[in-house]
Amino acid sequence: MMPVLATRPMPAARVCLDGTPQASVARVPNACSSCGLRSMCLPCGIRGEDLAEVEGVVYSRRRVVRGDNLYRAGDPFHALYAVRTGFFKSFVLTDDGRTQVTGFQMPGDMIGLDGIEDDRHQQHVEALENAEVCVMPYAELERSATHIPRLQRGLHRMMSREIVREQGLMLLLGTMRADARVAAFLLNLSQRFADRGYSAREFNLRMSREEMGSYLGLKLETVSRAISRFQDLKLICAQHRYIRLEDVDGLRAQMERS
Amino acid sequence: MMPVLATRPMPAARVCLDGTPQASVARVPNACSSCGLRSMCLPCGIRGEDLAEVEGVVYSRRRVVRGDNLYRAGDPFHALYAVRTGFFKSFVLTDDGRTQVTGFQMPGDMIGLDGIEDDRHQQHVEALENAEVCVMPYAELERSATHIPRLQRGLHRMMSREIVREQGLMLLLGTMRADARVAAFLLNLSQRFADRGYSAREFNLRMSREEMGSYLGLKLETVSRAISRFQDLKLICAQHRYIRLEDVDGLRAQMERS
DNA sequence: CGTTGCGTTGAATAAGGTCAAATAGAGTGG
DNA sequence: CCACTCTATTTGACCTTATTCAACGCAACG
Repeated sequence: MMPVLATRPMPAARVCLDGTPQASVARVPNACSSCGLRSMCLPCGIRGEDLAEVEGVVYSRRRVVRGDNLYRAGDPFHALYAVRTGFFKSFVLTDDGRTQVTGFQMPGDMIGLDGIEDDRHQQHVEALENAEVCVMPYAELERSATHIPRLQRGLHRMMSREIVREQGLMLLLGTMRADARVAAFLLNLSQRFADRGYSAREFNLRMSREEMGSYLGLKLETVSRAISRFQDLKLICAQHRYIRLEDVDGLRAQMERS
Repeated sequence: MMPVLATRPMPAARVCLDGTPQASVARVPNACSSCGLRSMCLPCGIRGEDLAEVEGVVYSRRRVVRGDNLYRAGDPFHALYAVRTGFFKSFVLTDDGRTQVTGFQMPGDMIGLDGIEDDRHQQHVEALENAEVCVMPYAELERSATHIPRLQRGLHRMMSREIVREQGLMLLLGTMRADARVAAFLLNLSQRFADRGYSAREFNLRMSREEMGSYLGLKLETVSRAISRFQDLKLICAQHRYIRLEDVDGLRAQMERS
């Protein structure tokens, strides 16, 4: 079977922030069974022998340095990825250079579903901070899914969830005004942090105002103004990328206004 | 096994436009093998015994009268649907009544993928004209997919395609100006008609200006103005819902402007 | 032949984008 | 440790675009 990452030459080793040399791809056996993210990851609900088999499929990890791409549009599709640590953004580009961020992925999120249809990835995925993903070769996943019903179901659920998530974003992009979009974004991030055991009330954004704007269909200045307005209204306290939610109900009200 | 449509009482029979009484749900054996849409439908690439089995899964059809819902958000999810004839729109609603059309489905398109994640549908689907769908009970589909690799692959592709389609729409909603959105919409429709063997050059829209606008994140007046402008520029000829493309390259240019 | 729903068009308005300048940190090198 | 640079962010003034509100036209239908 073809190695998952053979298509893009990778440096043999990188130096991490702490100075430790790290292989970009590690064939460390993955212990899904002891992974804190399991409940929201693909192996969710899989136990015993089946889990052992899935651990065999998820046989490698990959580190991605901040600013590097996990993959680019046009790259051949071989694997799905589960975020272990770090933050990613996914985005699509037009010929004429416009960019639309389609999502921000955090630990527990799945990346790569855009590649199944055409055997090539259709979007770009870039690490917003040093990150690590579990690599799940699609061919093996597909094979295992034939005799692990929960795995098949899990895969389908993942894809369906992504479809529904995108519909929510379309609703936002199509019908909400600028302030409502930003409020919805902050509340959504807050919820996702909470789901992962982090504080729902305060967090650091991993993306720039421009990246937020691209995701929300707004210019960076508009995002900045919305945030300043929320601060004037005492709904949040924001200093650059640090955000503290002061009045969640107030934010909700902003989301639903007009 | 639970009947697919037991959850919503259906009238026993309806009178069709031609006066023939028609059961809403027909247990007519479906001949995927002789269906003209097979190449773009789920059974694509499946042959022989496997195709016979899939035909056994797709055991019923359902008619939907113009204006009726195929399903509503919150309905329990049991089946995927393949459009045989007619046009649908799918849409999501906010609590406060805003609506976002998320897609228009024509023959050969798949409907229902939004329901897998949560066992309930997340969006509404309404027939824009009298229509007929093939009903594919999901539980049986899932079971057959375990031993028909092409079926599993087909299902995954369908979902991935939907994810990518929605990303394209997000790009449109997030980055394009009004005229560009309308041009992109017309060109996309044209392409889809062509894929199905209809004229790429002239067609009748099945949706109102308001529905187009909802899909494109615009008000109906804005859509109408864009169409009038294209007509002034001799890019199209439009009379209400009849559209004839006069200058496809010109439309493409509109799509890419600014 | 009026009614009704849908589509078109015009004028005024509001929202967000554009351009430009000021400010604040983070990182760099002396 | 400090000055300097670079980049991200904020803010203001102005402009473009799409929305809103309103009127009118057209076609289908009872």
